[in-house]
Amino acid sequence: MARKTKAEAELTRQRILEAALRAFHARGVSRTTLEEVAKAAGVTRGAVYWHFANKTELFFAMREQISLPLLDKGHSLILAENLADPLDGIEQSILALFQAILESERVRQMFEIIFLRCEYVDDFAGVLEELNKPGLQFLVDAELAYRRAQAKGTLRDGLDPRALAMDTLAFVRGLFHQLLASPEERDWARRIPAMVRAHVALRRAQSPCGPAAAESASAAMPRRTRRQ
Amino acid sequence: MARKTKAEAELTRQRILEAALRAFHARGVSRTTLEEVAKAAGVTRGAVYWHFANKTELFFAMREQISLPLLDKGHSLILAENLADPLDGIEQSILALFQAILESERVRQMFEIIFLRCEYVDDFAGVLEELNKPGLQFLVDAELAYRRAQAKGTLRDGLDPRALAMDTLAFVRGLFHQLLASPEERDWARRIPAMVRAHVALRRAQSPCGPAAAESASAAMPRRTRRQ
DNA sequence: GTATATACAATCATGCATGTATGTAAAATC
DNA sequence: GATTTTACATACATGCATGATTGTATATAC
Repeated sequence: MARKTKAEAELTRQRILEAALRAFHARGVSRTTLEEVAKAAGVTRGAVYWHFANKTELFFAMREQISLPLLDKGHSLILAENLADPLDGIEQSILALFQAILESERVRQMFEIIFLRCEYVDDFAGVLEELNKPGLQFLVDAELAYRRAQAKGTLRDGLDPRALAMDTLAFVRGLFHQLLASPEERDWARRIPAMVRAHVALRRAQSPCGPAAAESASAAMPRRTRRQ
Repeated sequence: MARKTKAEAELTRQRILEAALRAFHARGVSRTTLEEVAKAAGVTRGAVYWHFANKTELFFAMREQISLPLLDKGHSLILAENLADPLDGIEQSILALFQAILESERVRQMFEIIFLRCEYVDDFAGVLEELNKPGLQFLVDAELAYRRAQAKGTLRDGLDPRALAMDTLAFVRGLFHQLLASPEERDWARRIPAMVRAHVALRRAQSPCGPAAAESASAAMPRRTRRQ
């Protein structure tokens, strides 16, 4: 067969990555054979082995390509400098993450593979640490954001920023898994923003005892009037 | 080989289940071969195929044996009738779940298999629904508990019981995954109870404006003095 | 324009996991 | 105590996934 030009070769590489995403999602990582990936990409196993040493490297390449841009975005949002209320940064970064999943089929399938269709042993054990890293980063960022909110007085009294950060991380992680584990629920697009806002609202300062307190606290309820 | 008595047969069945737990945990479900399980149990594949039709049935049997008792316990705790504050039922059921994981190596390994070492496709896709069922049950129970707390006045004003239940479920799920994904952290035994109590404390009613408010809110901080 | 490296396809060798079928000795059943 | 069933061990047949090897036509480097 004829040798391809460099641009063409890169294109088949991309097609292999795309085919791997679909195949891993459909059949799980360990059950998909490189033959299946190759066929779906319109090439033979020879091409796959040319671009990637084995299934593990193919998996890592696929994951990296999709997840790296996401992490950058989330990190930049949470600690935006010119916010009236640092709590908005937390809210926005979480919302952005979930929007990325809800909007992009590719992103969603990638996360489903990572959380539901991959066994973390041997070669893949290292992925777990990779998955923890964004979590730890979020922990640091969120704690700082909560601390800034505390300084600005927008945080409810008597709360510990570090504990709040861990709590919020657990919340995000859990919501993440619920979303991925039950995709048939189609109401997520409206529910999730409401839940995220309610989560943050629960931590916002209330006006001490005035009538405004009731209105502020009601933010913990799902709201429909406010545009996103 | 000599035929075993009924009691002996049941014992080898248990040994196979136990060996399967270890093997699945060590190598992931799809990578473990029934030969490995058999060898670890001190029998041959013939014995495994005698007791279980195939790997899938072995997996389901193992999971069922360990998880069923846990679910019953959690369900009975959350809606205990004679509670001064229904929020305590939520707190206790969550604490009991995590204690079960922290105390029992078997339970912990089983959950690690389910969440980190199993690919949910084909035969195993059904497990996902099984995993969602306890979640949905918790959702219903927690909402009722929150509603009871609301009626009793122990719930903070302006909160929506249904939204709170979903939020708490997400929190539990997330904490669950954090615990399973980073077992090297050995401080979980102290951190988790604090986080669970802080989570519930954030939703407890405060005395409106008196000095007691500060003390109540401080429950959101990790506490060390109170015995569990 | 020649030489070389590239981008695959095609073939081969190997091993391993599964499922099934058969053998068997002792326990249950009567 | 004879028969049947049980609880496995052993052996067999099959298929499939992997990785390595080889072949080859063409870009690309010089």
